[in-house]
Amino acid sequence: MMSVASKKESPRKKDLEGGKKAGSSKESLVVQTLRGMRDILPDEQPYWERVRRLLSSACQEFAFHRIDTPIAEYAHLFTRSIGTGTDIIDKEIYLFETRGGDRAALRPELTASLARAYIEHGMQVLPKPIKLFSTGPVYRYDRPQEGRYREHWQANFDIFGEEDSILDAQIFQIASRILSQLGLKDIEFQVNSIGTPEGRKEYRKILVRYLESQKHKLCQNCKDRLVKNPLRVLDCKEDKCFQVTVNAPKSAEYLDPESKAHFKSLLEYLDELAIPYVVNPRLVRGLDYYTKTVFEIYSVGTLGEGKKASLGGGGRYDGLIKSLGGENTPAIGFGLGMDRLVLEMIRLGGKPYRELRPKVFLAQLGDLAKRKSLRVFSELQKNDVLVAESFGRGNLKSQLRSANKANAEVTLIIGQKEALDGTVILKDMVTGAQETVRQDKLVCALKKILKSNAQSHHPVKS
RNA sequence: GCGGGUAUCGUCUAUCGGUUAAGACAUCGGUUUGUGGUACCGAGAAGCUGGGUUCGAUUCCCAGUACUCGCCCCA
Repeated sequence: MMSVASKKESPRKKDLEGGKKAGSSKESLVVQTLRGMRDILPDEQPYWERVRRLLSSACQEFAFHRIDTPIAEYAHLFTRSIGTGTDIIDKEIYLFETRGGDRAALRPELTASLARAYIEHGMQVLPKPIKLFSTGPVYRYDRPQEGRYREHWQANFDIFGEEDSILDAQIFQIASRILSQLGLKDIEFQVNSIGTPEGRKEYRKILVRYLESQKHKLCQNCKDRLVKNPLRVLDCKEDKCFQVTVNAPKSAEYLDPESKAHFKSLLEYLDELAIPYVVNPRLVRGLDYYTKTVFEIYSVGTLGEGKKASLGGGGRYDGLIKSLGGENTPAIGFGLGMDRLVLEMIRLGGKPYRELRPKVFLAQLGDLAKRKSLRVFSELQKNDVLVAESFGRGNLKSQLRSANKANAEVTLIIGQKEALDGTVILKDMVTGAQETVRQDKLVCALKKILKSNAQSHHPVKS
């Protein structure tokens, strides 16, 4: 008994900590994000802010209207639009049942929700084309990796009600504009046309016939795909599948005349816009609703040799609205992965968005001054002076330290004496000089100093 | 979903089959009571979780988990 106890106690500290640990380790399970999900911390926010601002200005430049839709929808919205047999639906979608028994899903992308909203709110009566911009988190139960999260942010630009290929070109233009403004120089657009569903049926038959004849050479995955979604075999990166598909009939050659003309004119528009593109006849994309134009966007050369960072993609989906019960409405759109934009931007040394930092620090000393300083603070705010403080601290020294760390140009000091006199000390943090002014003259005096600072020794700190 | 690597204070790193688990940066406090940047002193702060081997494990083994890389897929 004793020995057991002493044995347990022998690593005293450990046992104590063990106990503490048990408690805190239980907590540590709680204090952890879900797999594949993450916090976007303050340090990273300036980069996100830059991206958000660029997106929102593109939204204005191209006359898009912002729309926000819920992150959860009825599950069948996605199964019907994206299609069963796709990876997104078959293995990546977050499904759950509500307390009321509805089958719901976290959105794995934005387009389906936009189409739903378009129909639900009768947007077909609006003047065409209808341009919608949306951004928000989407969810895919995938294996996490850098630049790939189970919760990630997408930004979507979608145009409804116009089938002319010039709208396709405009979509490319938007993407290109955003990316170049972000400083991502080496962008590659891969384009393909997969035609209409009717035309594709034909092609699909021909492709399946070909693939069946080569079936023994395909990977297991592709053997399954051959039945479920044969077009995606074209996309397979397995070498042996590539050997087969390189000689496979190409979708572009089986396009109906209209799709062919549409594709041709799109490429002409892209030339006109001087947007560099690569026609990739194997490009199919993993969502069923696409028709005609499909494309993907890559940033070249920041990863190793021959590696490209995928930033987004999209395409035309002329049949989607109708298939969901709306009027026959052609549409095209694309999504950008914001997490990847940020990542790529940081990799390329892009500049973050900088918030204005306060140049004034307010320090107080003593109970009376503490109370007064609250008033001074709001007085300054009303006069558009950004001011930092650390009200929680008592002594002047540590407040001045904070002021220094905050790179303040001027520190205002209110002590017992000043609080009684109704004055404030202005201390120039560069020269160290101070002057005392009456509180009602403070704003004026302060602005004068800041102004002269800005003119003379304006590179205050590097 | 498959395969590889990694796991120590907030961060970066050290050490060790028995230790007060060390340091740097950061944080907070102090160096005579109302004055910052430098300097000095001090404080708090860690072995992912669960099993096994062992007299004893943070260290060795296994599993889980997370991160990471490659694949699948995508954004």
